[in-house]
Amino acid sequence: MRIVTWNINSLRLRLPTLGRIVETLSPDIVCLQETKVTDEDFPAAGVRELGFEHLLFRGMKSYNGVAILARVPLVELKGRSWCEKEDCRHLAAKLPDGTELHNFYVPAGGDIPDPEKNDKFAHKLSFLDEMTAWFGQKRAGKRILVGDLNIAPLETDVWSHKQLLTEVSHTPIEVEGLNKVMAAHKWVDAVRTFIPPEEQLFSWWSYRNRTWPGSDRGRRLDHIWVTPALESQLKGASVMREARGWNKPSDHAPVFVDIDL
DNA sequence: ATGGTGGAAGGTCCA
Repeated sequence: MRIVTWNINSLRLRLPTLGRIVETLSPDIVCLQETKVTDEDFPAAGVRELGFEHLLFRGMKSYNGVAILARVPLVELKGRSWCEKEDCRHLAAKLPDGTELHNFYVPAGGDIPDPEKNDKFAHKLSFLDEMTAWFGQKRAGKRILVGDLNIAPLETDVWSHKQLLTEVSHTPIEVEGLNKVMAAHKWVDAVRTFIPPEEQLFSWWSYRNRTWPGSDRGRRLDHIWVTPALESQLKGASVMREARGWNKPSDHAPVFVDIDL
């Protein structure tokens, strides 16, 4: 089973690009973030034409929005609100073998890394705390968590650890928050089991100047985690870096794992 | 230190 996660930054605009990715990677499941489309306007027919018969989506106007596209049947799991908002940042499904799949879009957090001065940063930290509490009370089992978590936890997950220590996405308080989420449910960073932590790895490059492709000023914001029960089933993982160089790209590249389910 | 670009909008807000 190949599972892709991708922040598509508008599904309607980039449906053809999604098709190109599907053609190249032949995924069984695609988890999208920032679909930026209401459920009413979700382009279900176009997505089905790409081979995904089973669709879950939860969107709103202009912002956020998540979707799970699958060739295999999905059973939607009961969602919940996060930080007392209904802002379409999470979807969960049960896969045919019983594995739970969670797709997250964690708040980006604005520009100022201080929860006292920046409500968006406070929201991001609270969201992480709620993830820690929620997964912390779940029993161990077969689970996969994917998504745009908007945090690059390792020094090698950013182009310059030193220069990004005060930049939202790589500050110590966010990294600590993300590490607590991981510890609460013994999550394993699936991608880093194949691409060693000593090696730089990015999944996002800003649209703004001089980050792509020349200076490679990227960050790894998109993640795939599995519970220990699934770790031995992992077969491979990669970032589809070339998609960032295509015409009209998302600022995120797709990330994927191969796993025996 | 600042501003750079892109998407959904059709104001600006958000990333």
